[in-house]
Amino acid sequence: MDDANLTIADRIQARLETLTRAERQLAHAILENYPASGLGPIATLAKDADVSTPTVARMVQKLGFKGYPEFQADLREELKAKVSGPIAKHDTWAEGAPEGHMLNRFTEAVIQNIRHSLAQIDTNDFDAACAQLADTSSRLHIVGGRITHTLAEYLFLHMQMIRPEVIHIQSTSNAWPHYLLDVKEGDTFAIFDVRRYESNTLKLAEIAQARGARIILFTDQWRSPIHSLADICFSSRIVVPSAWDSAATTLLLVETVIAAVQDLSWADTKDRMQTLEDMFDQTKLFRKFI
Amino acid sequence: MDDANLTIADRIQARLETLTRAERQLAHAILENYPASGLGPIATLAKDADVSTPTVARMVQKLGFKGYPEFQADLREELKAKVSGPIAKHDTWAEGAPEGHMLNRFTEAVIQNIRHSLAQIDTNDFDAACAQLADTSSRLHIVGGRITHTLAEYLFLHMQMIRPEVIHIQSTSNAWPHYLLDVKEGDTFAIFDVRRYESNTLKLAEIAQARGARIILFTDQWRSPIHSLADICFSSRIVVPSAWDSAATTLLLVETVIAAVQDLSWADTKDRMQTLEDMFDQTKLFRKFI
DNA sequence: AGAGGACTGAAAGAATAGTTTCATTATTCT
DNA sequence: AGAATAATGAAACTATTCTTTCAGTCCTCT
Repeated sequence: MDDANLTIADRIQARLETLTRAERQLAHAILENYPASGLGPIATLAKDADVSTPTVARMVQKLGFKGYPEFQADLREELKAKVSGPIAKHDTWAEGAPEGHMLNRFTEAVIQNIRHSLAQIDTNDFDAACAQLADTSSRLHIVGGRITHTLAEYLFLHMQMIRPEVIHIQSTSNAWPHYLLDVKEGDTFAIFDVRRYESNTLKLAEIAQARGARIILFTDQWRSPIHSLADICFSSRIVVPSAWDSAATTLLLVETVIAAVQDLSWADTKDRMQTLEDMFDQTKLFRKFI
Repeated sequence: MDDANLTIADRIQARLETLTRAERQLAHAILENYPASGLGPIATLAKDADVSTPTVARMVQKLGFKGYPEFQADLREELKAKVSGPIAKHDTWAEGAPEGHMLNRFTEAVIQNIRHSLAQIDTNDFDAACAQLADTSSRLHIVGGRITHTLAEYLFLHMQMIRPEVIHIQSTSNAWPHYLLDVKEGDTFAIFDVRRYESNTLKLAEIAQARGARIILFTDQWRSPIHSLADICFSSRIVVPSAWDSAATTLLLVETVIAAVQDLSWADTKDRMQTLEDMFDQTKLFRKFI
């Protein structure tokens, strides 16, 4: 075999393009738990990948093996070689890249940020915030700033699918005071404000609170001045080896909130989701297939 | 099984004394190339250890397994767990919350997504993509879809600070063909397309490519059909315990790209950044301190 | 030294795994 | 739109792998 020094994973990656749908599914299943999944019986692997056993048999032949057993034998050889080599060192994330590569440094920093941020979250606060966001008896306003408006919009897009009465306010636009005209006692504001705290957003928060709104704040480890106005405050670490801050941890938090709120409101939103799906079908916005 | 959290190696070690001659031989053979040798057929292992197959069959039963296949299954599980790494291990992220709480389940899923996605990135691709994004001799167009346009915009906002000639195209708007009028040979397109791949975005990519643009694609593990048009393709795992997919891993990737491009272009962008700062000062957009 | 008991492996039998065929379904090309 | 082609999985078939039996061997103890 001429490509003897390539790992099977490499060979699969290289051919990924030329594979068919079922084969690609299979390839992903193999790489997902590499190499463990390839070392089990053919039927198990097929089931994991949700393809038939012949598909597996055919693909390993495509990869240049005489049959599945030979494929496994190669996999075991690889494993043998790997274990005797420098093991344990899993502190690099992108395995091909050197330790000092941006990919590894950045990812490491984000993981640390997640660690620290999550460790400090009060579960009761989290649950309370989700309950409040799920409460359809009051309206929900979502506010972001210059950079954070992308996060705000992400939350908005999802909350809009989950519940009615969701309003996205762009604090970056001069028109934001218009939106505050109709704020009622008990309305909820989800506000994003991180470093380079914006005067506009603070003003907006002050007015909203004065009008009786309850504020859920997403901010950074140093906390936006808005935190003194907020009912509930989530702070994420955002420092990474970059000229800018990272929104990854905050996004993680936002996505978790979305998932939790969705769980809370499932009974009410099932129909809502179905209606949305129907509309998508009618607009042919998406390709029919995964 | 009560010794469920002991590795098989541990269990063999513990019993080493009580084993018979042939079994000890076998034990050493297993531990010699652990776990690879135990994952092959029983006959191979027997031959390696220079014992008979019944000896192997008997010993695995002594170790508490119903048969050799069950022993192998356990070995594979162990391998799986090992590969997913020490950080992943039984760690709860939000310490106050129970293990089954959404905060922990979600975070765990995202960390796994990051791990798997990063492991598959080709560093050369990454570096090449960054170089291309930093190349100011051609224009940069950034395109997102229904949900991903938040990611696209995030990239846009930062690239706009780093370099000139950055254009944000909303594929969700009907006006996108207007933007393609001026595309020139060699322009770069950064396109986001994840599950529920959008027909609009695909069309846009096809036209862009036909006009000579080079495409950098950010997609999910199943890859948007655009990947066949793309020069470079980054795929992230996006599955989380939620009704929706996670953008966190993709955002991490985008932020890393931003950091790397910033590093590449620092000489050119220093002035640009200063100008931006001055403008911020003049607009009094931000509160003065940190 | 010799009997009892445990250990071991050859070989047959049972079970499981892997391969191939073929009809069905999806996709591509005209 | 329809024909041609490719992809896919059910099922039958084949091969391999695992288990068990049983007879021979090695050790231990009297």
